[in-house]
Formats: sequence, structure tokens, C-alpha cells
Amino acid sequence: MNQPLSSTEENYLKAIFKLCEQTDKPASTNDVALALNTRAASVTDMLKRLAEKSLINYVKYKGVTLTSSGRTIATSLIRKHRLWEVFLTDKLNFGWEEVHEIAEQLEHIKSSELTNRLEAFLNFPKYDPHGDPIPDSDGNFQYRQQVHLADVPLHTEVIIVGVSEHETPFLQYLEKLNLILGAKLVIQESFEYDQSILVSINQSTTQNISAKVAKNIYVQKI
Amino acid sequence: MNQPLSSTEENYLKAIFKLCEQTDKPASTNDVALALNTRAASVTDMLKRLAEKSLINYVKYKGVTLTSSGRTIATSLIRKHRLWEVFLTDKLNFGWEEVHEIAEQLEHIKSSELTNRLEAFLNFPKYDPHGDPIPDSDGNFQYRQQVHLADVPLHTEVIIVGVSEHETPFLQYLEKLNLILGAKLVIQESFEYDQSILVSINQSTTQNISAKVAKNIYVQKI
DNA sequence: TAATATTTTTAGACTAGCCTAAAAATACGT
DNA sequence: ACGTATTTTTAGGCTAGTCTAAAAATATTA
Repeated sequence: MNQPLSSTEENYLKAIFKLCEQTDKPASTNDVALALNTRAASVTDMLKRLAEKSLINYVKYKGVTLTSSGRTIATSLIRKHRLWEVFLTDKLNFGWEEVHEIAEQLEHIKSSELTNRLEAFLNFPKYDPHGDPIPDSDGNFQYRQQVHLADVPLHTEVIIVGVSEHETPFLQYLEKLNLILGAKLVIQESFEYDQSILVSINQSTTQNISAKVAKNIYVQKI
Repeated sequence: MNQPLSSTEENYLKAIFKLCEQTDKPASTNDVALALNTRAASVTDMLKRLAEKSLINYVKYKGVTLTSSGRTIATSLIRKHRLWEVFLTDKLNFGWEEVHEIAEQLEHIKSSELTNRLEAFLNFPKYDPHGDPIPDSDGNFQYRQQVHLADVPLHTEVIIVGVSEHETPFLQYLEKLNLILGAKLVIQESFEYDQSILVSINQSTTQNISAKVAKNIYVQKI
């Protein structure tokens, strides 16, 4: 009945979770294929197998959502992924742009005891190095009120709490501009012309930030 | 040419390494099958594929040894396995009998940067929690002069430096008897009848130890 | 050394996971 | 609503890794 899943099966569940989390609608076969960089036909195959194991609700041509046991597994993977990311940055001094790939492997290590002890060792962190919330051992996320930097009114004081894009080049770029988690920002000016904004960083430097970047930074008012 | 290996392939290389290390002779198909809890036919299949990749020297009906690239991979696996075991015991407070299974999974994580940083984080340990040497990043083992407790003459002062059997029940038993790494022993008496021995432990308690146990404990004279 | 026992390999089949190409279902534009 | 475009599924095939059963090679022993 409850035999352990393969890494591949786990990756499908995680992808479906992320797709459904955003839209709250069933994920399409094509969406899943795109997310996992595979073909629609392969996805259909796998969906049948996962439905057989009662991990997803799958209706032909209608898309897929997770069952509660599927969701439990998916959140456990996200929990492990984010805890390992904290370990890699905080204990092994990796940069926030380097940890994703390694955590993709580490998240498949099977031992809930390991996960829980790791969490304790790291002092029960609530967010990963990118500002994403770490679910607790029951799978509950601690969502936080956060807004994209692009949507903040002029002269409001905010701090960076996360990013909505995890690609290495983007993160390296932010690092260069000193736009790291916890940085305090105030929007000084906003340019109609290209939707870029001028922000002060930590009350010292001032930077022009493109609309694209501002849309991928999460901030919180202080 | 140098595509990454599957965990299965890696496990074959590790098994072959361990079999050849002990006897310095080619390992037989049956030995490998036994070590990996699989069938001889499956082993033959895999040996052909590993030979194709120049990771082993395989002669039909004559057994198998590792090539130097095969050995490099095998020692890297052992290095990772033992470093993770140190992490699990020293940082996450697992017992020495609990770490093997988890390390079996962790050893397949691919990132030499991770391995090297982990090693530094752990302060470059030379031995794992069972007393086995941890190879350096070039694959060199720091072998140590060690002898089985069963072969030590009477009244010699020795300390426990390792075990030659890693099964959980055995390790739990040792733990119960306070026979842990670093314990100081002196053999007080040796009984012809069942080859058991009477040892003092850390100059305090005294214990009778069966021949079987004494054969699986490595000690060093002090 | 001939007969027997053991080990190893081959042959053929199975599953998971992936693919391409074609068919079927659904969605869209006029 | 009808034809076209898109999405999804089916059909069939591939590889890695496993298995059992049978054949072939090697080892043992009388």
C-alpha cells in the first residue's frame, strides 16, 4: 500500500503542488510537462500511476490536483528542500544562488527523524534563504503578508523578505546590487518611461531598479 | 563519456571496492550478488555495462576488479558516506547504530563542493563514528595500526578504535556494555572454555566479553 | 580423468520511466 | 455552429535494472 515513492514520483507531486498552489485550479498535463521539462505523453503515463496510488485526483482531459496524502508528501518535500537550503547557506556558507540544485537532491532523503533533527539543529528557521516559508512537520506553512516591490507606493519604508524567481543569474545580480534579504528600501522616485524605480538601500546607497527586477522582489512594510 | 552514474551503478562500484580491498583478489559475480542482495544474473548484466564505461576490469568467469577511475568513484562514495556519518552523530546527535542507513542515501548526493565544505564544517575528521578512516579528497585512506581485541595479550592496556561489524544490534549491544570508541580496556583474564575474556573498562567496571564480540572490536595499544 | 557439483553467463521476460507519432477530445474564432 | 487549432491521450517502442530458468563454463572429487 504505502511503499516509498521514487524521486521521480516525488518530483511530479511537488510540481503539481506548486502549480495548484498558485492558481487553486487543477493543473493541466502540459503545465506539468513544462514544469518538469518532459513530454505530455510521459505526464499522462505518470498521472495514471499516481492516481492509482491515490496521491492525485486525475480526470482525463480535465487536469490534476493533489489528494490530501499527495499534499502531505509534497509539503514534506518542500520542508526538506528549504531546511537543507538553510543548512547549506547558514552552516556551509553557500550563496543563496548555489543551494537550490543541491537541495533538489537532498529533499529526497528519506528519514523524518533526520528532517526533524536538522530543523532543531538549525534553530527552527521559519524561512529559507530566499524568504520562502518552511512548513512545519504537519505541513502547515506560515504565510506572510508580502508584496512585490513594484507595487509599493513612493516613500514607503520596506524590507526585502523574499524573491519570486530563483534562477541563479537573477540572484547573483541581486547580490551584486546589495539587494539581499533584510535590506531596508525606500522608493525615492518612479519613472514612467520604463517603469524603473529609484530606491535607497539601507539608508546609504541609491540604486535604479528595472521593472522586471522590482516585480520579483517581495517586501514588507515596516 | 563521463556522464554521471546512477545510484545503482555507484553501489556496485562500492561493493566491488570493499570486496577487493579485503582480499586483494578479483571479486566473483556471486560475491557481488551477495553483497548487494541481488542475483548473479543481474550482476553479470551490470558488470558488462560498467566494463563498457571503463570503470571495472571484468573477465568472464574470472571476476572483477576496479580500474583507477572506478576506484576514484568508490573512494569518493566512502568519503561522503563517512563524512555524513560524522555529521549525523556529531551535529544531529544520532547514535552510531542509526547513521549507516541514512548515510547510504546521502553518499549519492552529487557535489564535490558540498563534500569538501562538509568536511571543513566537521573540522576535517579522520575517522567516522565506527572508527573507519575517512579518505581525503584525493582518495587516500589514513590506515591505522589496529588489532582485534581477541588477539591482544593479557594485561595490555588498549583503547577501542573501531568495529569490524556494523549491524545495528551489535552496535546497540556494545553501547549497552559501554564499549564505545575511545574506551580504555585491559584484559584481566581469558577463559579457555568459550574463548570469552574478562576486561576492565575505563578502569572502573569489569565485563565478560564473548569471543564473537572480541573478534569484532578493533583496539590499539597505548 | 570422468562424473558431478558449483558458478557464471545467456536468453527471455518484466516494470518504471521516458520518447515519438498518430488519434481523440476539447477549445477557439468567425 | 462549424471548421480549425490546440491539448491530451493512446499506441508502440526504447533503456536501465531486475528476475527466473536453462545452458555453458569452471571446479571438485572419486
